[in-house]
Amino acid sequence: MDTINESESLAKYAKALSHPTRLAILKHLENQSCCCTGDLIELFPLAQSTISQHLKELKNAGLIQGELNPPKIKYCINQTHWQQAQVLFLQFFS
Amino acid sequence: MDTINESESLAKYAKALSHPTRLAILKHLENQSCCCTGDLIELFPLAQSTISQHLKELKNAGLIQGELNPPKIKYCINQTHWQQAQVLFLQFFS
DNA sequence: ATTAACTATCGTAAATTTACGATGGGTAGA
DNA sequence: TCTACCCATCGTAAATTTACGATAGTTAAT
Repeated sequence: MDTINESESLAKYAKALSHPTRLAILKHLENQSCCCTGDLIELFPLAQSTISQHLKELKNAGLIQGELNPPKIKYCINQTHWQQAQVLFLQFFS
Repeated sequence: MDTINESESLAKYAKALSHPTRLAILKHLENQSCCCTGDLIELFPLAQSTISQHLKELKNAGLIQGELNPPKIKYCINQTHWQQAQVLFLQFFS
């Protein structure tokens, strides 16, 4: 990956991490390994649609992935992109 | 620092890093150790006021500091907060 | 005192983000 | 098929972000 794309990727990951609720969701996923939207609704004083929106942004950034687990949807960390983000932040602060 | 403040601090730092221009400014400061606004204006295809605005956000986030070096203003990385950010990101991805 | 150089701030417009309620879509079981 | 449950998406409003040009402020030298 060239420098420009690295910079854009890093900015994209940073943006995903730039909201406390999204940080909390990710931290929860780190502990629980996975969870569904309903679990998060009980954790945060936010509307269901708002949680869903944050999940969508995390998914768009590539940091999480969701799979069907009827009638629920199971979200977990996308290890590939997670590790890529880790490397990029590490490099940046090196 | 308790968990809540750590989360807010991390979100604040992530927000500062969430724009490619600000990432580039920081990377430039890492290489040059310091620079002034004018140097950056030549590096980016952006208006002077826009650069100044990005510098202000980086300063508000605590990642850089500026000192008078008349007739210029010399910006450099705020090592204390920089290292704190580094630790917080490291912890987060641990 | 004036001027020149450098940079912050103001005012503003367009785009994006964040939040909500309401609606819609999909699946499992009755 | 119908219902209940879970969740995404739509529509929307308020707040924030990003960009610009224009203006104001600060310092050094004339």
